[in-house]
Amino acid sequence: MEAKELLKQHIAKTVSLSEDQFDYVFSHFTMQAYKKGQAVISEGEKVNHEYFVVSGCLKAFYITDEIKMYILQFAMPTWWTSDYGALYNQTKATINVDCITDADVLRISNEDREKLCKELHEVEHFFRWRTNRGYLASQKRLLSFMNNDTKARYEELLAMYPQLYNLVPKHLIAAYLGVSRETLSRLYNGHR
Amino acid sequence: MEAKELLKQHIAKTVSLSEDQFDYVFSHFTMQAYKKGQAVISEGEKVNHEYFVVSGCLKAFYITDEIKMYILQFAMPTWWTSDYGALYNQTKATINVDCITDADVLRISNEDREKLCKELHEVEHFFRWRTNRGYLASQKRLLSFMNNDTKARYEELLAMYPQLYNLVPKHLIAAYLGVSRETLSRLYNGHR
DNA sequence: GGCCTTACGTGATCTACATCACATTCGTAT
DNA sequence: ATACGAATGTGATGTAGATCACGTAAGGCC
Repeated sequence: MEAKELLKQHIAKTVSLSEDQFDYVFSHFTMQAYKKGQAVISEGEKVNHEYFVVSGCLKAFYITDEIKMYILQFAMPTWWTSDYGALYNQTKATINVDCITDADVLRISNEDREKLCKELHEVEHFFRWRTNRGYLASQKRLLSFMNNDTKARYEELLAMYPQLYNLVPKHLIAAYLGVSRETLSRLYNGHR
Repeated sequence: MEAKELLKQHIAKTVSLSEDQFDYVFSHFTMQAYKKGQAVISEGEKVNHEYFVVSGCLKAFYITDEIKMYILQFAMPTWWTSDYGALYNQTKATINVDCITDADVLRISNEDREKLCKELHEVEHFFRWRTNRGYLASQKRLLSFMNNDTKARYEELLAMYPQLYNLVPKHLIAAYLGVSRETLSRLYNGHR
């Protein structure tokens, strides 16, 4: 499916826009193609856009002490990603985003999103609900973190996104779960 | 400060409403007084409202196996709370909310919120930003969970909300941090 | 092809925290 | 004031997972 149609159907799940309205909205997006490994947002940079994933897989992650990496989000097609803290507060990025595979994304600037939200009530509604769902997912993950041990979280993740098992290297899954790659390795190889 | 004024100023931080508009919005809220220990939302119940805290302190928490409690949020004045998963998806509550101290809250029904969001673009804008901030806070807490050890999270929490130290029993702070009360006790008594 | 970086497996050891057990202190109701 | 449940302190012990150390396998790239 082409990018425009994908975004259209994605938005249509939450709000109804006329053909003209959607075309107008879409005119504020820019298509970008990235290569595997390429950075989308790097720590310390200014963040001006958020990204709608059309194809491929991205990761949003945080680096501590130049050593440990924690993955906040794997972004798959129809997911949105950015460093939202930096984007909304107009501060430098503290989160990195890069591409696990080659990827096509549609990007929109912060100003354009806010402009569209102001101009079209439906667009503001759409973004409210999108954030809602993100908030709920984040809260659910937080609970899972407190509640479950690593094995349970690992199985939960794979049950939710089976594609990940073949798509992303295991050490990235470990970084998402918040455990060392060694622990994850032992886990699904049945040791201990 | 009276409840109406508190809500007014809270909303005014994000959007400008005329006097009449705010009065109209406010007419959809109902004042509720709760006693210390009283339940606001109980697991398994239908959830119809969200709550704006005027005074006192509430907690939103999750119970596992009838044994372990994890606190998702302490809700202080000008904070909003509910079981948002149940509220938005119209399912039974999985989260409990109750009062740590006597508390006054303003509640609004899910339907009224959605109605106001539809009628007044500014109100939708307000709720989008409120959720935004909640999402960012949740993400930050998630990172802190993966990143920091218990001691660092404890100090982070107290730095952010010093009132909690005297207001809330320690075992609830432990339940927020996701550690046992024993570990927390040893922590700030300098053992180990 | 061969090279070299990245991914992955697995043992040994160490550590933060959970859990159990019990003592003590505090709050609140009668 | 007394009493009883809730909150807290603290020891002993067990365990999940981190860390270090090393080896093997698998992709990119010249």
